Amino acid sequence: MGGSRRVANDPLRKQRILDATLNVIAQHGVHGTTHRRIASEAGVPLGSLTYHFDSLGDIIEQAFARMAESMSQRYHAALTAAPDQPAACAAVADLICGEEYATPRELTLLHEMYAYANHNRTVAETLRQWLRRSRASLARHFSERACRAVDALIEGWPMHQAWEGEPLDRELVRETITAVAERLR
Amino acid sequence: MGGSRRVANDPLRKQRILDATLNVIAQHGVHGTTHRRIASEAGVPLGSLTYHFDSLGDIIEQAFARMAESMSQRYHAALTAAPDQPAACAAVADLICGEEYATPRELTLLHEMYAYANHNRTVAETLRQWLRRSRASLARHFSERACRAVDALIEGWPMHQAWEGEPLDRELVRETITAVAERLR
DNA sequence: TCTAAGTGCGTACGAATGTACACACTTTTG
DNA sequence: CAAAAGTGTGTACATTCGTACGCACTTAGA
Repeated sequence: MGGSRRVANDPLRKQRILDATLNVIAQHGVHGTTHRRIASEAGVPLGSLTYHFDSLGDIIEQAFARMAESMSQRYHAALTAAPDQPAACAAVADLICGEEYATPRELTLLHEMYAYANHNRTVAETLRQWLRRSRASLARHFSERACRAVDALIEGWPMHQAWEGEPLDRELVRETITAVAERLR
Repeated sequence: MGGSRRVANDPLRKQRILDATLNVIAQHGVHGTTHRRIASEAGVPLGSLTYHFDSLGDIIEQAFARMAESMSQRYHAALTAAPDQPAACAAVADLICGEEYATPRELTLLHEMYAYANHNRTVAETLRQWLRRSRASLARHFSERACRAVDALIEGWPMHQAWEGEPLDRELVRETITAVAERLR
């Protein structure tokens, strides 16, 4: 029952594997994600995956959890920085239009996560927690009813943008959010 | 160069295979969709798939095309039936909240299609066409700017609903759409 | 220094997958 | 009726997959 007798050689390896997994998913989709591709992307031997993780599903679950955590933090930071509601509206518009949050890679990963969550309880729970947290960040500035509408906009707008060639009209986005926030007090 | 010398025994088989494919995707995700599962679901022999389709990717592409066509028609029908803008707002609210369009099965398939389109040019084009058509249906009742916002709502709202337990508040949805339509003239 | 215990990896293997293809069957043509 | 041509299927095969596991290596205690 003693403590660990030896420290790991590469303590960051697990996280590097998870980051590599997200790269593979972004590039090939979950349906094209395999142990071997992940190992190659991470630059670790194949056996390292089965050593650190129980199964491929386990890897994917933890990778998505890592992504959700990362996005949730950015989301939270952007919203708590806003002093008042107009600033919050602008911040949300930035989230939707900005190049940090809604980058093509993140959007692809988001789609993959939504799709995968429909078939995996663990990822579904991760997703629910994330949505709950982002809703809470939003609630600091908007009414509960407005939160629901704004949430939907944050979800849907970058999605459509990804499939239209042209970039988003930030002013239109901001105006829409303002309209919703004022109407649904 | 004569015409076909013989008629097919089962001319609907191709479509039945595609419907079965959608069932398999809805149940197992694209990552769990295989020739054998599709054949089993459709009640046809394995060889029938390679006979009618070039590859598994080909089957999935055509299945998604079939789904897009079906949804696009319902979408169009719901919107052209509306006589004026308030009715159109209500119709959109019905699309978002209704049990015909945003059923869990359809939503799951939608997620899968969005995710898969990021890695497949053919499905990406199918998706773009569909979005273009739904945008056109919307444009009969809303300004171009309002169309973009309403489109985002249609996309994002059922998505979030799927992960919250409670059903959508139809009146809230209608009010939001109305607010957007009036503000973005 | 010696030993026990945990760390990490190369390799192998059964299972499952996508696909090809030889072979029957059915209908039309001559 | 004979044969040609297209329809449809059962099966086999190469490949790839996830996963297990024996074996080397490294470090902490005696």
